Amino acid sequence: MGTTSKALSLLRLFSSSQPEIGLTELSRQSGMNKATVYRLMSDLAEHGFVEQVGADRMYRIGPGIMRLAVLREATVPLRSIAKEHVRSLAEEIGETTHVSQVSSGELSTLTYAYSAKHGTRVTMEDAERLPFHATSSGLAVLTYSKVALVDAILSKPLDKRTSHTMVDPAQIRDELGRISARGYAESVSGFEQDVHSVAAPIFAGGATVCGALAIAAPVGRVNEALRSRMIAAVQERARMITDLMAGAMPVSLDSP
Amino acid sequence: MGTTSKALSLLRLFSSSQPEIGLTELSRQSGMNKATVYRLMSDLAEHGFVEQVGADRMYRIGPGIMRLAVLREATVPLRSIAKEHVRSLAEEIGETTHVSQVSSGELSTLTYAYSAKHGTRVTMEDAERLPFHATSSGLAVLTYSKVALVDAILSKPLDKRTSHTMVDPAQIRDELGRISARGYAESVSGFEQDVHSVAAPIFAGGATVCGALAIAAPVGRVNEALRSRMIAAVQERARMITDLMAGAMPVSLDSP
DNA sequence: CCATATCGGTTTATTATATGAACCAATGGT
DNA sequence: ACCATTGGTTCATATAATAAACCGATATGG
Repeated sequence: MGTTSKALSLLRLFSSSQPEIGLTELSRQSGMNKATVYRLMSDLAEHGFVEQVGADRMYRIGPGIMRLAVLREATVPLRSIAKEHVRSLAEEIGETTHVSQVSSGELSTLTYAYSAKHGTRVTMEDAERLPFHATSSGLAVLTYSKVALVDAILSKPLDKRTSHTMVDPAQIRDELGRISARGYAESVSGFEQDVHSVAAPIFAGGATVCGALAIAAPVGRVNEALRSRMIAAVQERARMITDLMAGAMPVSLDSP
Repeated sequence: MGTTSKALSLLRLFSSSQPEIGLTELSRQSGMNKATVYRLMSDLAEHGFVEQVGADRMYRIGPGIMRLAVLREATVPLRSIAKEHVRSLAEEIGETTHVSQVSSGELSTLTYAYSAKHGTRVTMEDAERLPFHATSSGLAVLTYSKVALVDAILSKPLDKRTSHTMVDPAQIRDELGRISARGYAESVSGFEQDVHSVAAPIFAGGATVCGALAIAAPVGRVNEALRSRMIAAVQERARMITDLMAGAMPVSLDSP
């Protein structure tokens, strides 16, 4: 692996549940030599991609990222567009909503919103990585992804998160076909127990899928009435977001 | 220079005025060999830090940045805090406002807001780099920066943006002293002709300066009444943002 | 319509750079 | 007082980065 890739892969270790990591821990988790990690992190810190904080010199994502993020949003404003829709959709449906984004063969939460309607709700984390096979968002994205990505995902062993998680590649491929036919993905307790979610793909220029919009509700609350409202709303909103992203829907979805 | 630094420095070439750059152009502007740039950009693309778009294969900032940005904001929510204050402050004063952030010895715009009150206004760009010596934000930040940064900035030749731009290091150091004494920085036509701006520093944990809040108005509109309102408001708001960032103001500013 | 320039991308011998075991100094817990 | 662990450093060795030349494709222009 190239040196640059090694440096960048270190950034992947940071997550919502692990926002600050020490040198030794980075070395352990990456499998790289401590001296190597030290030098790579120093390079990243020099450019503001990470910063060291506190007396224990822990690393965390640095301010330099924000300049690039602002720049990215100025050209591809997926997050800012998503934020508005996610908020109003959560209000409209009364359940948790989120938009995730695909990048480098990974899907991660971009923004989410809660509804104040109920005391219980599905909770989310920032920048959480979503498994393709176990979430409605993942399945929605996978359905419209290049075969190379689908094959790559399905060839690796799939984590059985709950007793309901689909882990059989053939079964998942069948499901992708059904999703393609009806235009939305659905997952009941596939990722978290007692969470029922529906998702629809979001496209960017050239009909390439760039993420998904999803609504997630506690299983017990999803009766047939709510379920149809969720399905209709998630598809409508995803299409609106796609339009705003100046992307084209694949023909299969253009005529309902 | 290390390979990683070379790769990361390529990202610095992207800006609001140049959001997409081709391979040859990257090679030209960075001074690196085309083959080298190609490999580095491929590494960056593999991790979603850049992506290639269109038939001409131009590079632009990629989606992978957003995951890290969301993560950064989850721990250091400067931008989201700034956005609200920048918006309400613009409304309150009736002029353009912005918050900039310092990273790796550079200052860049993080967010800004316009006011609808007047037909003419100071306009801003996303992720624009602000020179320390020629902007009120830059001077405000420099005043509370480590001497190493001040020396580094002032030892390089300073660009004379307008006829009013201060370029004499000694004169600027004097100005920094005055800013420190009164708590805000001011620039009249130092960056853009006919722009009058005032700025106050924003601090993050440990009394380290992390950016600045500024108000910018057309020179002709800034009478003494507006000027005092701008100065009072920018200081008050900057302190509010600092408080929300859980940072401590330096003692010199704590007692008004 | 041919000649030329420029583009993104690739190859390969050469060279410079990254690597990692061992080693410090400092801190903290037992 | 001791051992374990931390962040950070050193330097001989080995590996990975580099750059010139090259390729095919796509304009550009006389």
